[in-house]
Amino acid sequence: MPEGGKGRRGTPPRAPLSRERVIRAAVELADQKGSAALTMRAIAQPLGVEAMSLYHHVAGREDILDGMVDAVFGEIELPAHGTDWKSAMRRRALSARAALLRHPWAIGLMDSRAQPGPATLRHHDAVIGALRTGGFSVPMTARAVSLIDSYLYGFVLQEVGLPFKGGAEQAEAAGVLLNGMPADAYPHLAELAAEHVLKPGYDYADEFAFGLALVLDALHPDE
Amino acid sequence: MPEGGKGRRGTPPRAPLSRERVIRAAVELADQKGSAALTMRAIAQPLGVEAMSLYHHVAGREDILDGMVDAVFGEIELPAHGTDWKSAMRRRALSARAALLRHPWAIGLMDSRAQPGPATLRHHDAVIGALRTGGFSVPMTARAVSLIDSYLYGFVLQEVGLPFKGGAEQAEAAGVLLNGMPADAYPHLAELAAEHVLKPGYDYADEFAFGLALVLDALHPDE
DNA sequence: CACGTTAGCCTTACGCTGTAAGGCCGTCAA
DNA sequence: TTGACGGCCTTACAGCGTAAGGCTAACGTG
Repeated sequence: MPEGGKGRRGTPPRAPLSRERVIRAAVELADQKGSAALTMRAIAQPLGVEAMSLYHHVAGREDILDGMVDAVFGEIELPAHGTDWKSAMRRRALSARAALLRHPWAIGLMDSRAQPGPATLRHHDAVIGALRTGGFSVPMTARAVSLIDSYLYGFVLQEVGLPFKGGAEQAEAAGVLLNGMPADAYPHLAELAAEHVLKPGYDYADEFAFGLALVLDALHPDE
Repeated sequence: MPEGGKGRRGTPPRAPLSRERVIRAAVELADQKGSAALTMRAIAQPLGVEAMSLYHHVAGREDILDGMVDAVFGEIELPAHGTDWKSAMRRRALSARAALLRHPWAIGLMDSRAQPGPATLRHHDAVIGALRTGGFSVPMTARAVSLIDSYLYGFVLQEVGLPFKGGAEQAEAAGVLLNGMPADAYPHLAELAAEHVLKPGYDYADEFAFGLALVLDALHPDE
């Protein structure tokens, strides 16, 4: 019954596994089936391999999750040298949000991953470097990074938690939610929904640019 | 062997379960042992009950997690009527951060919980109400809530993800991390660590007030 | 009193999970 | 030819969430 074990008896060699290939397979699986589907057996199957074989290339499930988060950081565009710090930060934030939305499971993994990988470290180093080059002092850089990243991660955290994707689906979901409520139990929430969020053109994603611009305009180099 | 089933044969009646008691037990368990310890069997044990008995009061594990998140929202101080919107938002943000740090598992649950509970809805309604009363238009309120909450959740997300609690432990952990690195692979990160984060008086938690003040000062009523 | 109903808890069982331990095969070095 | 080794597989185990159904004690009603 190990029909997938064709590489063993008939000797048609199979591309050997590697930590990279395992993590890439896990990322693809999570993208398609969600992070709940990330079992060792499910990760192994598309690789044509049994679950236990993964342990020859990764330390365990936690190690795979670490690698997945690092892979997402690797997709984020690093702040470019030579441009002003504000444009660089904006581009980086937009790129980061795009990566986190491409892999919606990533933000949920971030709070449980303590050891940052090389792509993550390179990413943070580049962000810090862009601010330092832009004239920020060391303490002010720490504040700026904390502020920008907090906003970025928090926004995406809320965004992926929403039970809809935007547009009509959004209006429908919010409408259903409000209909199930006591008529005026949450009047301000109801007002906001009826007069703004449920209106045709509204998309929560647009709020990101507003907050980002506000944050970046409020930050300045020097002390 | 069902020694815990003493309420059945000897008839010393036992306080009956309820959704509230189940969720409270789950919160206490998560506070003490972490969210990974949240198994149905482990939640049931301190209640003197078997795992399956929980299903008479909650719909399943997911329902318990929903209730836990709502319970945390219930601990957050609502913005007071009568004070200016900025003070109200500051107090609310500080209270929310405190609640999320008292229950570090909560932020990690937020991205997977779609259906908000009553305490959560009441909370959001009060926040929106405070801003509306403070003179914010409906669209501006939506932006302000998004911005403040994004910063709040994002900051806490990073804070609980840190592998230390602040103070000496912080310096030690960061030092270990940097020592394991190629000497100058991440020069800006190293500079920030050496000259700022590793210095005695530094505590990442202090950055929260800076960002919060900056965000609140950059927001204004009206369009 | 006796009765049927019901609430509340328990038992058993199933298909999952991550992973420890060890086996087997094909290739390569000597 | 022999031995070692890398790479994958098999088996097994404890623990998971929960479906299905059973038991007991208490209650409403005659």
